[in-house]
Amino acid sequence: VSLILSGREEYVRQFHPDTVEKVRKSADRLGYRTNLFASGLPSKATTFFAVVLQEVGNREVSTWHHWAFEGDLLAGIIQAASERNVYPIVATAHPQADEAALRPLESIIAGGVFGTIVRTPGPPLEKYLRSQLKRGQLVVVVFPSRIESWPTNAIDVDNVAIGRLAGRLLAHHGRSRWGVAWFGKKGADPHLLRLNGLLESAKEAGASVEMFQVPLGIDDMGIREVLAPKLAQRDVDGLFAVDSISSVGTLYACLKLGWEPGRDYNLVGCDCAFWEGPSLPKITSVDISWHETGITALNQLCEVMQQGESQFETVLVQPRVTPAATCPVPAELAGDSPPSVRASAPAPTPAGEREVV
Amino acid sequence: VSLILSGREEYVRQFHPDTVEKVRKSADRLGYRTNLFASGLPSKATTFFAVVLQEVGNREVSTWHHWAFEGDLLAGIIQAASERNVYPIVATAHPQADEAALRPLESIIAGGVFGTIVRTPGPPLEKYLRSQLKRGQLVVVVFPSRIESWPTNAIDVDNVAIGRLAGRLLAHHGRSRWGVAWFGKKGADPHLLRLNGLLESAKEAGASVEMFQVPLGIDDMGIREVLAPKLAQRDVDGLFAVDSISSVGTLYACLKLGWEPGRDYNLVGCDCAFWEGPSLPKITSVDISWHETGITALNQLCEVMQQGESQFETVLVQPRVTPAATCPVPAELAGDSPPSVRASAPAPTPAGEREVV
DNA sequence: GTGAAAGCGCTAACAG
DNA sequence: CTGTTAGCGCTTTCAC
Repeated sequence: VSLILSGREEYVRQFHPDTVEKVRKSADRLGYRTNLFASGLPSKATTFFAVVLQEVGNREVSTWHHWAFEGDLLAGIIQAASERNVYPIVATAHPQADEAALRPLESIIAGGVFGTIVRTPGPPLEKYLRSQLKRGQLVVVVFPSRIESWPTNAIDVDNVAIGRLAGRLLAHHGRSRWGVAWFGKKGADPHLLRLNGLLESAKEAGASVEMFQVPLGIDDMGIREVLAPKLAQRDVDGLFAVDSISSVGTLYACLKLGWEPGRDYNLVGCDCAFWEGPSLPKITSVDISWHETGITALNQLCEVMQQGESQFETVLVQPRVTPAATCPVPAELAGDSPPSVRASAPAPTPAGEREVV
Repeated sequence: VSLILSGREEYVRQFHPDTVEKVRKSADRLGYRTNLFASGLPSKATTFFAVVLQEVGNREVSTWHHWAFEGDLLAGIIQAASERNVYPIVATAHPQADEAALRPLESIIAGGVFGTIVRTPGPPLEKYLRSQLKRGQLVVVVFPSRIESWPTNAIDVDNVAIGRLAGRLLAHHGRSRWGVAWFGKKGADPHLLRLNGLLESAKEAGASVEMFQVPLGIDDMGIREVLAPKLAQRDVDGLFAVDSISSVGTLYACLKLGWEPGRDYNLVGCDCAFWEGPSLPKITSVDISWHETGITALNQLCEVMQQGESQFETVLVQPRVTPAATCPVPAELAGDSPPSVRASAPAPTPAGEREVV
């Protein structure tokens, strides 16, 4: 019965068709389903993996936005997982969770799953993950807080490519005097990488780049107030912003000055593809695709597992551009590129994938 | 070893303290963790349950909003689950998924979990769930599309209470001529229930209720255009809206007329606690707490499981009011909604999209 | 073609 | 106090 219901041709072939028929009939007459937990035991586990998402306080506005992204990541993971017949056990961890609070997590990470996908672990969890890695446990870190410390086993966005792409968009519109709202040297690492990307394509395009200092921790309206007077005095025609808040703030500043997008300037922002204000132009945005990141993480996890490894070279996911009013996007730079243009492409799927039962 | 590591006092007591010590020491020296999948086998499964979330197309704005809610529900489930030491296996199902597409889902629902939480199943999935229920499988339906058909085993929001609460808020401000943007008889069922709740408290407060017809499927700006002229002709001082779009649309209409909230009118909306427009007043909103719904669903699941039952009477979760500018909320009405309502406005987070990775 | 049996890692009951 | 053992539901190998 086991062999027949496994569905694998090599086995089923060995039985008399009548027997096969009979077994299958009664199986679904009885509503039989194989117990996934038991089935993983004999052969080593390959069915369940763990996903650790980031937990944030409840009942705040930020919670709400938070899940919009986190959920998109999870959706990507789930989608890819369903294609491979593996199932996620989902948990959350607070970034500041201490060792004690991590105990339940450890139960599941080391409790029989074939691997774990973790989104931006805090330091204690990161430490635990490394110890597991050393034990040969399979771990994939998504968006580690310090990418330098994860040369292997991580998935991150290609921040340099974000800035580079933004620059190319501005260049395409003939903009040559670029400006960036900048949080100063204390700006987070990814911001710096994005800026570097922009500088790269500025050089390529022969454009100048001017940085407009704005205070850290300010909101979009605040940025407007700080930025508008600075912009008014300078002669810039292309604008870039390294994150969603400064993207919106920069747009507000331009609106305040009465500048018209497309005519007076072009603006490319980051991570604000879904932002919209009533009767305001939408912002052309270069974004991380959390969904695609999820897919990549899961695929990486499964492939490494199938090869019996527990390490893989860190993968950078390419950004996507969402065209909008502030900077029209030519077809050749449009967001369809990602799958083909990857920094370090994951190995093409090996032939003997995995029999889908 | 098994007995000692189980940690149960009744067992551990029986061993010599030295032995206990020795066993524990070597266990964590070896980094031993019990295999959760194997441990569930002997005694019947009580560790893993399934969660089926609603799947929507990728890469749309709606996806983004979608996960904000879906994720909040999941977060509630996970939070409650971690307190009970049970773990969710998360899957998604498209509302229109047909029988074939449901096959993988069935593997997990009937594959050894102790129960399943499903959010708004489509008809084919609903049919399958009923068959499982009949088999004694534990199923909890969250937000069923037709609550009448789930007298047992469902968790839903108390829509009547939403309208009632909104009415009391208007009454508290001495408003007596109420108006509602109404999508007509074709308005979805929950809308009708909310309206009934409002009518209930209108009777209580001796207020009149006028319905302003707006076309179905219109957006917030559209509602403004339709509603403003109607409002201009009528003498209403209290406004209610049954969903987020009409809440925002109603606010826009009032703004267009130059009405000032608190002086000329009060507005209570629904499901728009997190909405904000630049320099616009925020809307006092009566909301479903998805997070709390998640907690309730999980608790219900576990309690029914522990009692060895597979049925329970459908639970209605009480709404929460989020106070804002359009209708200040008195303490006694804030406390009205169970269990512990935060009568404080949600933090004015700097439109914080997400923390920088 | 088909039946039997040895585990997978664990729990829980049962002898001592 | 400690050791042994019979399963849990399944996979997979090995006889016949």
